[in-house]
Amino acid sequence: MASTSIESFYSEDIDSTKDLPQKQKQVLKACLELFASKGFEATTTADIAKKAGVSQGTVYKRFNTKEQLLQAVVQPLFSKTIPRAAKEFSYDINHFQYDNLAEFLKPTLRNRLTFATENKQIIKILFMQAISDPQLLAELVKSVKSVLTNTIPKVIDKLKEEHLLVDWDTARIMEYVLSIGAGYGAQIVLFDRKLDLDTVIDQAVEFLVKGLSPEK
Amino acid sequence: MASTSIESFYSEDIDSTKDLPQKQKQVLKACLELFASKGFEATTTADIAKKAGVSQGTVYKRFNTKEQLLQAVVQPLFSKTIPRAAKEFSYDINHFQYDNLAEFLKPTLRNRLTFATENKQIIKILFMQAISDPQLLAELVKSVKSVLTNTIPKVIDKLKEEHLLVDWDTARIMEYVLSIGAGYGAQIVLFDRKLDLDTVIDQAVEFLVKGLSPEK
DNA sequence: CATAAGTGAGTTAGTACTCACTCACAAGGG
DNA sequence: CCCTTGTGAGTGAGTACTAACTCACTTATG
Repeated sequence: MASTSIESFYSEDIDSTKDLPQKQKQVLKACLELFASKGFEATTTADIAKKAGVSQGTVYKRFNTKEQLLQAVVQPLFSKTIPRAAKEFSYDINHFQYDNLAEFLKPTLRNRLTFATENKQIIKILFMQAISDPQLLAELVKSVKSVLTNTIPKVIDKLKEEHLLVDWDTARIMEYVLSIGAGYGAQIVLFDRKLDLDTVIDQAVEFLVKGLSPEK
Repeated sequence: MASTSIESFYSEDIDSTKDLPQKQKQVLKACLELFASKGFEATTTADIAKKAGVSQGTVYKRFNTKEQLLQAVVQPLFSKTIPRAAKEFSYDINHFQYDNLAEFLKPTLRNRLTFATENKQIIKILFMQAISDPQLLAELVKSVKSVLTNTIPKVIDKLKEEHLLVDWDTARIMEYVLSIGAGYGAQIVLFDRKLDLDTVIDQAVEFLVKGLSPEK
């Protein structure tokens, strides 16, 4: 449950790639920061060159179009950074101790909403970009797929077996929990609302437990 | 529960405004269509002129910048069209017959998800524009405020009085129902998913009723 | 010294915006 | 009933600017 800054993870991932000159790495990092704060369209190649401390020609040395540059920025993000964050989340989940639904949901929700708060900008821009670019969306989904198809379902199935959870489709249960979580996530990320996480989570979990407990 | 196309409502609203020459009206209508299909930034003034069947000069005769043009397009949308759609929704809600929570939620959810399906594009563009433009967001909220502060709370309070609904804060209950609804709305509007509304609504209502029924 | 990395002053394309002009029509004076 | 004048709508070629992209050249490096 350590705090996870996508940006610094990304920086590490870029630094660890071989076959890329220092200045090109600076370009990629500058892009991530600029895209996150201003969005892709609103960022000019001149902005990028300035922020990276290189000339415009350098920006175009490796990456021939702005579009290719976006691909180059996003590729390690999806292939390394996000999977790493997802893995960390999976690890956290697998190490929570819980004997009932509430004890599982509370730290999980807190974990994700904290993550959302700490990475607002990047999540927002990634989300908006993905909405208008189906290919990007597909890659984004792919990069968190394992969490959605393994980690979470495993917990749900376990809770179902122990009769701590209603016996509905796993996907269906996940949908409801995700909707409630995404509702708060959207308030934080998209609308910049400051939430009192403690209250909000306690109440949301109370509702979810009520709605998802098996009939006695 | 009649189908409500924002675009045709808007067209009527524009036609009924005085003090605006025919060609200027065409410009506004063309803008709504183009903004909805391509987005604001991606739409050029040349596109607008062509679609409206006027010259570029005409586009700028009344509206001095593209930004002002957006304002001019959006203003009647917020002051007339959306309030009209909201009123129709309020009317529908007040005329549903229901003796329990499920009977209220089902037609309401169906009504909104149908509306979302029929107005995908406009909702998507309005949503994305509102996310990156706080002033627009404020106006959007204002235009549906009455529904959020009167129509829905009235129903919730009534259900609470009749002990058909758990005795939580009205705002809190609304949040959960909206989250679940918005979850499906997002799938339809943002990710173009085709949902089997019947199944999805029946199941969601089953969950909501379970989670929101008062303790016996 | 050959190859890769880097430079920055261009070029080019596209887009928001302007302006000198035409046209249709209405009001008013002879 | 014409003619003049005024006005607001409309035009489209043109301008100013911006932003992506190029290239002849310089500098560093194995």
